[in-house]
Amino acid sequence: MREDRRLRRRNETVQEILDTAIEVMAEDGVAGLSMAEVARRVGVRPPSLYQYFPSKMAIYDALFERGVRESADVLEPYSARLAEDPRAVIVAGQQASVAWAMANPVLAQLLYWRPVPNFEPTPQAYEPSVRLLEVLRSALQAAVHAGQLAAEAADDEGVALYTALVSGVISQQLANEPSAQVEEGRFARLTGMAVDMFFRYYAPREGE
Amino acid sequence: MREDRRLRRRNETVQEILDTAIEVMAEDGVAGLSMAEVARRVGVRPPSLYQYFPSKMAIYDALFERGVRESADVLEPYSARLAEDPRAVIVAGQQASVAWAMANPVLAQLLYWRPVPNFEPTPQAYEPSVRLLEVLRSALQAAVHAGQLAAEAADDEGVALYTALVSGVISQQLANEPSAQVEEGRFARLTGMAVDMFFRYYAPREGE
DNA sequence: AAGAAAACCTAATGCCAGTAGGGAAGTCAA
DNA sequence: TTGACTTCCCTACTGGCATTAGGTTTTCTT
Repeated sequence: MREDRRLRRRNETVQEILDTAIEVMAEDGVAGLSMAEVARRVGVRPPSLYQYFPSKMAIYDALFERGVRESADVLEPYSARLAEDPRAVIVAGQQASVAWAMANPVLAQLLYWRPVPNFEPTPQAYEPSVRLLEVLRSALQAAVHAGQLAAEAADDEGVALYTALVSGVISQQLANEPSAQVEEGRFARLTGMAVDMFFRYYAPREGE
Repeated sequence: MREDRRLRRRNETVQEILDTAIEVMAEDGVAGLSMAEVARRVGVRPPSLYQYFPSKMAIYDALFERGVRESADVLEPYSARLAEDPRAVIVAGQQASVAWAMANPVLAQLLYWRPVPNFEPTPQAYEPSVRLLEVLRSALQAAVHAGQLAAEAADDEGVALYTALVSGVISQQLANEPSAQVEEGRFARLTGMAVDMFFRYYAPREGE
């Protein structure tokens, strides 16, 4: 049963390839990923990579999935605390999301933009991001129940507006100051205000 | 003085190349632009393109400039009307901007994202976009003077928040429904609400 | 130690961006 | 009209890319 020795080695190689791909994309742009360059850095000839991924798109897909999973992991601890003070938890969770995006600009671009011609994530890679949207909706719902938001904030339109708002902050940060630190990011710093703005817009009517 | 006959022909060719490039990018993605494919469609061999543009990046640069100029043209008639009712004019101008972005997704991606590895607009191509930002600021300033916004709305932070907000709407629309019509765009439809949200956040204090 | 499976290789195909250098055609001055 | 000059477009080429085909070495199991 030491068949999984091989399997472990294999998974290590897969991860090394993905890490290297991120490195290359950080230097040459997301759409500038080159199988040949990855191979060079991993210390292997280009065709050998095809033992691990059937195409360059498959690497993008695996990284998209990693991005979705990591950003879900970032939010998880917050979603567990929603019972407390939903608004405060949402603000904190959002700050954490933005911080993650800035620390992982390559993955964030893959999630928030469409930087690679002809790349569309497979449903399997995409699926966790649907769950992510549900997490967001239930967070807003919790704020509604706590009397911190009007009911419409958690309907389709409200959720869309929220995502536009925060993806705008991330998008502007990535486009204009791609390599800033979180605290100094001219746009990232606006995260708290952005969420406040949303809460004020959807403030519950007095006396209900 | 019929030297400009040649010059006119030349400019026509330049424009034809740019139009074709947009066409190719619309089909194969912004980063998927191929000189060879453009040449094929224009009816010429690839090296001939280098008579008109010294490199592929020069085409991106020219298109970036075109994008900035066109979106400035869209806004111009509104900025002339700022004296009336600034808020209404800002809303209308913003709707027009979003409509332009959806009608010109390729140029919009060039302006709002960073889709091409190693492409950074030259200062000359970028410069009009600085002016654009000033137009926005003075529009917000006008709303401040009309008592429709608090003074902070027109400071650096306020302007940044505004741009994040609307670029978020455009960004989400481009990423998720790239080929929708304006009216049906799930995110584009939020433009009015987004601007309202901004105005409510920066509502002037009562009695001042 | 033998044999199977996995990992890696070389060689090749058909793309691409960009360069070098040459020939045809338009333009201008006389 | 002729000759010189310029512009335009071409073929040929270089070096890079993703990917496929098919063979060789390494590794693990029995």
